[in-house]
Amino acid sequence: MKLTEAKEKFIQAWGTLGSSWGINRTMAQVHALLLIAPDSLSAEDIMEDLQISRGNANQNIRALIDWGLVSKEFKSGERKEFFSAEKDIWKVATQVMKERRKRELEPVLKVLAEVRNVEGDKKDKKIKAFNDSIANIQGVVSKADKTIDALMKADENWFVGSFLKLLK
Amino acid sequence: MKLTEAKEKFIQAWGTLGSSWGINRTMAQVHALLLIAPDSLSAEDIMEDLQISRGNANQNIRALIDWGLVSKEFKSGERKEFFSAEKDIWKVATQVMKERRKRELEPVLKVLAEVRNVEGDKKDKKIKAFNDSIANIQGVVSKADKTIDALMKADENWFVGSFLKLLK
DNA sequence: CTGAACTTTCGAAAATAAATGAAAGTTTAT
DNA sequence: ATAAACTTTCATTTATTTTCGAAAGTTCAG
Repeated sequence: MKLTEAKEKFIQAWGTLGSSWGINRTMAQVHALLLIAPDSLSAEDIMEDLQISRGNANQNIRALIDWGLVSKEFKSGERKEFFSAEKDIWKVATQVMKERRKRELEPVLKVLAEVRNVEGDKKDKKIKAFNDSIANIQGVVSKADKTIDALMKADENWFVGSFLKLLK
Repeated sequence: MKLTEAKEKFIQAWGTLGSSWGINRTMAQVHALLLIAPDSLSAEDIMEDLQISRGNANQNIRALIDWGLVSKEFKSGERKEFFSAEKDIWKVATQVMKERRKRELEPVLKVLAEVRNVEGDKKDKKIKAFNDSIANIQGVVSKADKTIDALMKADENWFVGSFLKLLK
């Protein structure tokens, strides 16, 4: 397979994966492009390679920076900004988990705490079913939250090594 | 807080969580409703509670069944179908992981294997950067795949207990 | 077999999200 | 100070996703 074809395939696949994870397709494609780029790219390079508009490129690049997955670079003699992605996928994964934990898990935990105990007869079937469900969900969600927190502090080798060994 | 209000809040929160995870809002809301319902509900009950149309209810219920999160029940004397959700959230989580692994991770792994080695000079900077990135991504993605596979076989107490202890 | 009680399908409409591109805003060199 | 080189914003357009609801399909009792 030629490099051009392989590159194209990879960018498409990464875009599809991203879009099924709530990250928009273009954002994931820009990320893919930067992941496999040997050097940092300018906004113009990205626009040209992915055939997208300036505004679109700009917004998605900034979203990636916001997620902590891409960083700006300056080249001496150049006025343009250049962008490069974190290449270590393990770091990418933990960074994504960290952001999603903050953006998604925390609000849910907050609501769960709020609805934790409803007024009324605790023996009432409806109230009991509700309370039991919420307690169970809260337990698992908060454990997931703690696990992600812990995972972020662990490095890949530690994780893969000891965790997978443990599973045997 | 009254039960009605708490229920409403929880359904909304679960819907929001779902929609940022590629599961559509209504599907997640139907799931939330079934999670906290003391008894199984009919399509009509769901339509009425969430104020959605028959077609919409039907499609989302079937999607939930397809994901293995909801099951049909028959009540003697009733012709209607009733639906109930798996209440153990840990099982829900592993079920979702299992489905997503199949639907999303596997296709990406397939593409990664395909683009694994491109033609041409292995010393070429572009080719080298591409191959290195792909190798790294493939490593992490396939480890994630194996981890999810292992996780699915572990039960909650085992996982949370020994894993969290290990992290300290 | 027939009709009532339900469930499923599917094209069209509505809602939502993403992309465009021109205009406005910044920064820097001279 | 100003003009060139870039970056950012945002109203519009375009594409995608979701919902609706009527029609078709199914099942079952009588």
